Amino acid sequence: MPSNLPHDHGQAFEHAFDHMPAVEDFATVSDLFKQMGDPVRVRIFWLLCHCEECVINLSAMVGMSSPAVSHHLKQLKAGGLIVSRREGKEVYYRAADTAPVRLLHHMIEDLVAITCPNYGHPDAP
Amino acid sequence: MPSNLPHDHGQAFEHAFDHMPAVEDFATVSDLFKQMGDPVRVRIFWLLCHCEECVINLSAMVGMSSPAVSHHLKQLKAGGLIVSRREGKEVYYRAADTAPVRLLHHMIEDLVAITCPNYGHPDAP
DNA sequence: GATACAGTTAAACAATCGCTTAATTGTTTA
DNA sequence: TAAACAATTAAGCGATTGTTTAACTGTATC
Repeated sequence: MPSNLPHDHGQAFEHAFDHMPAVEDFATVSDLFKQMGDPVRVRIFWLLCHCEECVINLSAMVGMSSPAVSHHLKQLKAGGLIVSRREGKEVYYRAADTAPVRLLHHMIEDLVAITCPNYGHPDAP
Repeated sequence: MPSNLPHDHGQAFEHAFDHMPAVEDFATVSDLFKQMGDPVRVRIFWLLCHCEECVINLSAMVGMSSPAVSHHLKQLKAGGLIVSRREGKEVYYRAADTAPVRLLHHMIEDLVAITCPNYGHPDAP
């Protein structure tokens, strides 16, 4: 593979590409990341990793209309990140119990801790 | 916080929100995820985590025009995920040496391994 | 059954995104 | 200095995205 590149600077680079994922694999991964690429959606997802809630309460928590929240929930559900359960008039959502969900959740917590130095010390000067 | 929600189902949910990140923190995180939300950009990023390359070679690797690749590189650089270095006519890009970059890279590898069962066994039936 | 409440869907719209082509900047070599 | 090559930028475009308002299901209660 490296030989048919336009430029051949003597970069040792062949062995890295032995385990290069396929284009479709990257597409699958980027679809997951895309879900977390919206600031509202990542907040909803985080909330649903920590509790099970109905649409009205979620709307209040993120400060948005229920159609807007419902729209985000639909996407998260289509992506397999959350599940829902109807109880009476209300529909309760929560994070799905899957490996990608756990990974994304953990990733969010780590990224917050790394990129937001004031996290955990809100009263810093 | 939980008490002023529209609905109060007896969900024990207060303690989870003691360490809920701020809205701006989620925005920072979603900006990072957004970078990985494009299938081409995540491929370029992965490549630059494994080798240093010039724009022309990157273009050949992902099968796109150099303006298109340059556009993606600009975004990744603005987000602090990659750095560049000029050497003669060529500009070499590589992943930045930062905690978020390492985290994202590791995350990509993990997600590929989890969501793409054929990964590592390309010759499966 | 009628009403009220919870949630979803639809239509419309502005905003953003990613790519293409074309022009421009920067660097090297003839 | 001129020509060739690498890379970036700009303008234009089609497509996608996120939100709003309004209409529409679904469930429980009166």
